[in-house]
Amino acid sequence: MQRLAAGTGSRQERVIAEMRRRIITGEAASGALLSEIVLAEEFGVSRTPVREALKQLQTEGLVEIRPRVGTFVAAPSRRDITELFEMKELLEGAAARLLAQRGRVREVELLEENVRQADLAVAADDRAKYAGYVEEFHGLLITGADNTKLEAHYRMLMNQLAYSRLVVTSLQQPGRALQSEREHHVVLDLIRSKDGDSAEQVMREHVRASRRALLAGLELP
Amino acid sequence: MQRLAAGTGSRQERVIAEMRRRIITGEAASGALLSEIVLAEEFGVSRTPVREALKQLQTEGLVEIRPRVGTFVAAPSRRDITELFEMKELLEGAAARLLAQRGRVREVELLEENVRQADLAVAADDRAKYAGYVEEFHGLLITGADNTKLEAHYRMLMNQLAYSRLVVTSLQQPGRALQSEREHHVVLDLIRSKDGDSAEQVMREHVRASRRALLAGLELP
DNA sequence: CCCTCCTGTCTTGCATGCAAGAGGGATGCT
DNA sequence: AGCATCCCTCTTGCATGCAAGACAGGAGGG
Repeated sequence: MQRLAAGTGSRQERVIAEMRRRIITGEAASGALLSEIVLAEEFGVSRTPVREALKQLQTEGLVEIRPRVGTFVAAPSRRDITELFEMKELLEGAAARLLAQRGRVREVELLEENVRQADLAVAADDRAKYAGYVEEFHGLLITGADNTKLEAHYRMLMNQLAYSRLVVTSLQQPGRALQSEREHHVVLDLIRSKDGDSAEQVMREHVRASRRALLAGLELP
Repeated sequence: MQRLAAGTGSRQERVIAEMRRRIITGEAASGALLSEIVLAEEFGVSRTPVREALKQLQTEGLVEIRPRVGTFVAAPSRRDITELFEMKELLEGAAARLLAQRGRVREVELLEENVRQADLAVAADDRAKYAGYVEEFHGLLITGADNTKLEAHYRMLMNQLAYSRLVVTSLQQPGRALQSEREHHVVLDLIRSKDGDSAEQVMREHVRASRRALLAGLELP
């Protein structure tokens, strides 16, 4: 069998990456059946690497394998979502604290540049662009905590939330973008002044606020 | 092929559970090679379920699979250990806060019983017994946070630390048991008085103290 | 003596075939 | 009509065979 396109690593890694992407973006609908054999044919590989890929996605919480029945895209319950936001608050708060403790590192400079650009996007009322900066802001915070375990587990949890898709929704709330950006400024200022305690506290409040904005935007539609 | 002993679930689940146990207890030495074929023969199954089990243990951070080379028991680096303790501090602190917010639930009663019994063990200078109560205390705290994601990720991280084995070591430090138990009392009191902020703060200090006691006990031997 | 290359053997990666459980739909009975 | 039951098909779970990369050790040349 020919080696197609040669996405970087092994066959199963390609399958993992692509399926993860599909689930996170919502291209694979929540609750949908993922048949090993269908995916195998689609990727041009045998069932084995597909199987192992799905198994890994299960431990990442993205799919649910019901033995002898089928593998399905995970459908987070209301409770799951609450828990995930609790974890988000917790981990991002801790990241803010850790970054503040590290002092003036590269990520702080990148955050400064981020809020500068984000300010412009808000002023121009360009929500799509601002959503991108929001994601970058949170990502930089996590990376800046300089703790690989924290980062790995954070990304795993946010994948379960399909968070990237949600950001846009929460910014639909009138005035949320402006408020959000103000909160980013406060957090960054506290980090720069090395006040880890306050940075953590404010970051937590920021996450709670963004969660409220999101849920408000999700209620009716 | 006969069905041996019939550990509850599928073959691979049995392999996962047993290998996880071996790694955590140290029965499988850090860095040791885990050959699929050897394990397969040992468990009386084919390579397939063994393979899938090892793959899952990899995503749990317990083994490292080097492609085309072999699968090895993970050997945490010094940095890994630092990161794991950071996560421990973070997650247990958050658990204390969440439990305090929940008010008077079953886990609080169990914690009260735990410190009562643990006090006796300390008074009798029975360190092995006290170590058991320490594990239970931390476990109850996590369970009491009532957040399944937090619990799952916490257990994953503590498995990487092989924490159960470490508790005993940290209690070797003279006076550590007494001090530790005092700290447990303070945390529990703060939880009972629903002071989440302080409970989190004190719990974090407790984790840091236990980490120091542990590292002090590990330096020389 | 030392360095290089080659080969044999170990490892995992993948393909494939078969078995067994779960579920749905058709069928026959009441 | 309504309901229980049987069977057929779909799914995954597991076993096995082959291929290919990695690494050690020995042979040969400098």
